[in-house]
Amino acid sequence: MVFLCLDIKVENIFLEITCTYMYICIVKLEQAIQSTKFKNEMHKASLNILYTAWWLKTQMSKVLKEFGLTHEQYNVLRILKGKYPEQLCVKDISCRMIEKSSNVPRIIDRLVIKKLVKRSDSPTDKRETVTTLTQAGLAVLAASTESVNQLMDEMVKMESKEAEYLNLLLERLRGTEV
Amino acid sequence: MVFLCLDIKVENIFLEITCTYMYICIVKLEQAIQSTKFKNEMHKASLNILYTAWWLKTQMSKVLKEFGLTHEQYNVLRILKGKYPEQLCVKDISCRMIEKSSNVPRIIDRLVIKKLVKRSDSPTDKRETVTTLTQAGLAVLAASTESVNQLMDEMVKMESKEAEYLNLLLERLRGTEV
DNA sequence: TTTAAATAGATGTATATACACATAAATTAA
DNA sequence: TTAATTTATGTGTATATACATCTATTTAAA
Repeated sequence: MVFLCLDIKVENIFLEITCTYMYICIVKLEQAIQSTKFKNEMHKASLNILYTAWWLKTQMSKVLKEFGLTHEQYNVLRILKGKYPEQLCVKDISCRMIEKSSNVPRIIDRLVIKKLVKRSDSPTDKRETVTTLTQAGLAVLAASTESVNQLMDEMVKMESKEAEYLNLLLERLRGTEV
Repeated sequence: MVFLCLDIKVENIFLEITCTYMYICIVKLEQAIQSTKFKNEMHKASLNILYTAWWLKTQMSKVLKEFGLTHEQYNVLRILKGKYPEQLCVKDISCRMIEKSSNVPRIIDRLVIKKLVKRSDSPTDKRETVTTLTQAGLAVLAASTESVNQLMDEMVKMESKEAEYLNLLLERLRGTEV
């Protein structure tokens, strides 16, 4: 496990960030939302997370648009790929969505129209409909994923250990989540 | 400035997080989106940011709903408060929104109907409309902000220095933003 | 000055979010 | 077994996102 050495590595990574870089970075959220007054660091961090999420989505959507996909449609395709060739019911997809309140039946509707997924009645439970990727869906997903990954590599310059610590802090922030 | 001592403090904060806590935290995103396979830590961090942003919005929206406000309407009210009693045009509000693609004219429409803001033609530029908070708007904003702040204090258990480092990492992630 | 270009913002459309509610089927309880 | 409850999903509505387009103004250029 990484527990014992991670603190040291995080510290090292931190030390690699120069003062100049930190200063440039620190003003960035302020520029983005034209605000300098934050109640405290936690309040600022909340706004920073919301803004960064919007920024990530926007960047990704630009790439996905070339494939005629929305961010949410892409998410559904990814989830189906994760279990392919298994057929998933709406509930199984919903609980894996990043945004839990997504209206999955309607997202599937649009993917069916584009012939990227196939939907049929469940053989085991007549209330359910089950969905799976088509060959076209697999192809579009593969191509779009390659573009998205390429974008991520170009866009996000971050050390693996920094990302690891970022993950840790986000989990900590949601620490009281039920 | 904090540059020289921050590394030490971050390390200290890190060391306070026990192994048990880290383990519990590390599995949380995996539970939330029922996925354990991530391309790398950066990819996981992206999903973690998107999920955390959704989680934050959802929690806040629950509180705001008691005041008949959506998250975006609240954002506009906050922006107007930041310059009150100055009147802001649509563009001035748009550029301060967390989500830049928000359709501000229509959000203002809904706030006007609720009599929380007042909109009038700009005296200097006939293309512009300017908006400012009403007394009702100020009151609703004050009450809802108190509830939101209370929620944040209850919900997010995070040291100020941790939040500071989280902010730093988010800025770093967006480092290549134009 | 007259025209061309740029700007502010209103409006239209497809998709998504958030949530309430309806319906059919499965499960549980009596 | 029958009735009550729960579950899966579809559907409806208000709001928001993302983006295109239109109009009235303003600014800049010829």
